[in-house]
Amino acid sequence: MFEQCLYFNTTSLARQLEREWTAAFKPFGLTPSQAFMLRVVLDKAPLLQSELAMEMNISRPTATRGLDGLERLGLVKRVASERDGREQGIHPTKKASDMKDAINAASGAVTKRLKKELGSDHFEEVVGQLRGISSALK
Amino acid sequence: MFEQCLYFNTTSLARQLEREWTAAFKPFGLTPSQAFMLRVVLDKAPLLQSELAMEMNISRPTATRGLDGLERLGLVKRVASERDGREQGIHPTKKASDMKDAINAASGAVTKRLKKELGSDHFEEVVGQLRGISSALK
DNA sequence: CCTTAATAGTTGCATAGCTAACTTATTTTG
DNA sequence: CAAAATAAGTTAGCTATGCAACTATTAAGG
Repeated sequence: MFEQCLYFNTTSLARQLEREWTAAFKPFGLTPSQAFMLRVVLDKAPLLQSELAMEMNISRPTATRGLDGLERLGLVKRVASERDGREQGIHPTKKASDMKDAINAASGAVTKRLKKELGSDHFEEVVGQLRGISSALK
Repeated sequence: MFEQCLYFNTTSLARQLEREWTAAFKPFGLTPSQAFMLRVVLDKAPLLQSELAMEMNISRPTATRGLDGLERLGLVKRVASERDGREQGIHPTKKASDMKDAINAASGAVTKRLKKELGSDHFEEVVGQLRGISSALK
């Protein structure tokens, strides 16, 4: 009954996609949130927590807890900044760096499969529109 | 860095939309999840919990907990089915029925505002595409 | 019939997300 | 330069969600 509702359809799709990517990252013992957070760290390190939160569109507390988890798994390290005592630089460990290519490939494989099922052009168009709505709301 | 990723952009947009609809339903003391669940009950009652879960694309445990909340707020009642001892019919209370129009209007107002900001045609097209992806995944 | 399957709903346990409020460190400013 | 404001990160407390496993009830099959 909410066929026309942006909220309903977006959140509903988000839950379905969560399942797809959960399966993709399962071999690494990572949830989608953890895997995407780690991918940002692997790509941008060293970076601050606030930068991570910004990049991922999450709140700072969520970044704190996500990093707590990755640190517990031995995948990232927090290093106190010399320049400013409030800041901490985030760094991937060797263990994380060794996983980088495989994690990226796993996510890419899901995307590739969905593109095939949905049509590549259409897929890219939709993603672009999502981004458009997202930035219009900011 | 995930400009092309369907998962990332969908979940990110979902979080932003959550904020918009949270504000819209705040005057009623309801979260978006609660409000949408109540809207289904108001529209389809009497219905079974399994039907509610299906309609909303959520798991049955999530439906159970959502209804627990609405029942605590005095907005729905569970009534044991006569026909089948496993089933429970869900009914809105008078309090809920009295809120129906205002809740629907509040959600409609957000939609209307976003349509204005994003362009009505574009908006409807995107929603349709989300539904397309969603059903392709099932 | 009686045993086995399936179904409706619940409970336990876990994750991810948010806001508000807090601590500590740095900047701004009067 | 001391007081006030700002900023980075954390903690507390809450909601929504899922999967797995459970109970109770009904349906199916031999």
